[in-house]
Amino acid sequence: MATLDHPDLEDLDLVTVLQALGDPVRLEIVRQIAASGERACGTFDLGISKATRSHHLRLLREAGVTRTVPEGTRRIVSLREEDLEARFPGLLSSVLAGAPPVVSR
Amino acid sequence: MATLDHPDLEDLDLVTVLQALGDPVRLEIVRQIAASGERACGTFDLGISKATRSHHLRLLREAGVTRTVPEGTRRIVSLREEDLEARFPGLLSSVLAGAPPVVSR
DNA sequence: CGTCTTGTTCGATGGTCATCGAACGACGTG
DNA sequence: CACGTCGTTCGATGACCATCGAACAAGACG
Repeated sequence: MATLDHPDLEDLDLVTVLQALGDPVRLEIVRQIAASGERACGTFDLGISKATRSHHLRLLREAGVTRTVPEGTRRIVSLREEDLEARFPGLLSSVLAGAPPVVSR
Repeated sequence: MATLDHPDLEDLDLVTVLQALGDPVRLEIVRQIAASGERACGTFDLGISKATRSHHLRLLREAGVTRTVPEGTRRIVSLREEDLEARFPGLLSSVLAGAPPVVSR
């Protein structure tokens, strides 16, 4: 079972992280993960297509914001909270505090 | 002397702020302002043209990250530190802590 | 194996963004 | 007023981004 590529902690780049978070869809993904600890790809309530969801999840993983682990046919996504806190203390918590839940569609 | 438009504190939007900060040029602008408190437009050391500088400064102002005040022929730019702290506590300070100064060109 | 489920990638599309030179506008000064 | 300084806007350009349907890939199961 292959693992997916994730950047090392010291390779996390602030601009890349901010770019990844500076999108309403990706911010909502991060919020929904934070609310439940981890999520399978198919459990996000986003109102976008599977292809677009894959696109955004890949950007979050490549920016180092999330960790994705294959589990059978599913992919489990979690936040790299400790890595992000170590690298940019306070960033993730202040972003999550500032991101209100999206009103249900 | 006309003042420039700035969004009200309660209109500051997290995604817009993150998008504004998620660019190496704009992040460097914010860092240089933070280092000196305020700056005139012409005093930034950025390595880009005047037109591009105006473009980026307008985005930062419209996102509510900076305040721009005309002073004669010059425009003085400062960070809306208190507004940003009130609206997104800890965001600006963690971004500034995570943004190393750009190596001199 | 064949089928189903989950998720990714491809390629296309339309829109957005960062860049700049040239031209313009506002202010200050003599 | 004319000129100089500072900064903005216009329009063009090339690159990038978000979107999706269709096709594909991997794992699980019978």
